[in-house]
Amino acid sequence: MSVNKDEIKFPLFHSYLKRFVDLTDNEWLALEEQLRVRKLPKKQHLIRQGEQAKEIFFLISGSARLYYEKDGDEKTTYFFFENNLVGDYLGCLTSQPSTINIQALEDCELMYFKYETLTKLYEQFPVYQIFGRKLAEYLFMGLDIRLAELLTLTPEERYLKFINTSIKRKILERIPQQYIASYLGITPVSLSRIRRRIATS
Amino acid sequence: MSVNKDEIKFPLFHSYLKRFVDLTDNEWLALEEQLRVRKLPKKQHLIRQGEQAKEIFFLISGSARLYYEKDGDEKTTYFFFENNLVGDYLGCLTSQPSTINIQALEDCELMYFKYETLTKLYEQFPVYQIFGRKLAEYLFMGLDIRLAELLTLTPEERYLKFINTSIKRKILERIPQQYIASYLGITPVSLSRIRRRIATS
DNA sequence: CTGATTTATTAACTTATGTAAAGAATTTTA
DNA sequence: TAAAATTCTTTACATAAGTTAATAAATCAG
Repeated sequence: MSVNKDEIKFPLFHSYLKRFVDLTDNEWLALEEQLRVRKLPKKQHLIRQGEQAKEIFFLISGSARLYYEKDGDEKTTYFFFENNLVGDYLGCLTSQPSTINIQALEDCELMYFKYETLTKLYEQFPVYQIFGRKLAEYLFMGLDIRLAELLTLTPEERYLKFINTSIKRKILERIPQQYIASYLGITPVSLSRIRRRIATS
Repeated sequence: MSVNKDEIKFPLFHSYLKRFVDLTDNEWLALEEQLRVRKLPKKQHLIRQGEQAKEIFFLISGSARLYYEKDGDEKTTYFFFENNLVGDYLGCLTSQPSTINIQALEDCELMYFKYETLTKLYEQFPVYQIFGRKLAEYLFMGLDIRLAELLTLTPEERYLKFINTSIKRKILERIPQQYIASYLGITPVSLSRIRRRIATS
């Protein structure tokens, strides 16, 4: 059995996987046949705290934010963009109710599979075991770097770093300011002041 | 070939591994023969920023802190205690010069192996591939929870949570206050005030 | 044991951020 | 296109945290 490249159903996700591991046609097809698609309109939620995360999503287009909610107060801690995985990986790993919320910032086209599908693939194909390791390593690296930035940089330094990388990725104008403030660990008012300070110097 | 339990050279590390995966005698021995021991006196460094991390350490006894240094200013972001891995995992993964410093808080007895040894074991034994995945997942989970605490809790709430868990683990009195303050993202002066606020309420 | 060093607390002052509320600007949608 | 809703900025005020320096307490080393 062979896979014609023109027939690959989810080329974006297929390329994403290939950045981690090389897959034979069979290995890819074993996952591909479990993939489903879903649309998520702006402002709708992919997951809410208290729910049990069971799926890993892949963002084909659109964007989303991850936030925690306590006493009506929301703290946005992460953004997701097209061509990346989205979901509550921690919740999948621990089988504990989710502590996070993921909400679409723009209309989203998603693709997803059950986390259980992945764990089954671990047993069936060594290559998915490698993928699982590299994925966890990748997620670890992202958090490690983010944590270091939070603890070693001032809010102003974090903002400058954020706009610098987000301009390169052309995502700045896709995220409301208030969520960026929260991501930086400050209030919208404070971010507004920082922006003015930078502008008038 | 069989391993008598009384002959296991590093029982603490062996138990640690077993929390992640089941190992046959052969699988264990392949790693055991690569293990080395090392002592690290209080205040000495296990790694300094700029150096290339190549080893994974395991703390048999003692404690250490991880800190970042910028302009003579130190920010402590993590503590290590006996029966846990220590090292610059990020540096091992990326092969980039380390951005962190790890310093002994007490005299340490360590055991270590080359990161390269682990990657070779990935190829030789599927079980180590699983270990590598579970280790990365474990590290990811720790960071994910820590990041959420930093972004959603106030310094005072973080301190209360910290003493609560550290009293259970009997580690509070082993860490100088100034490093705890840094870990919480505040100055020693500020922590002192928080402590007084809590005491007089 | 004692002097020296390190660590923790306290005080005084400065500064940045949080809060609340109002107004301006922008975006949405009917 | 106009009205409504949302988002951003600004102001005023309160508060918590940073900075510096002095003192007190605890720890270390000879």
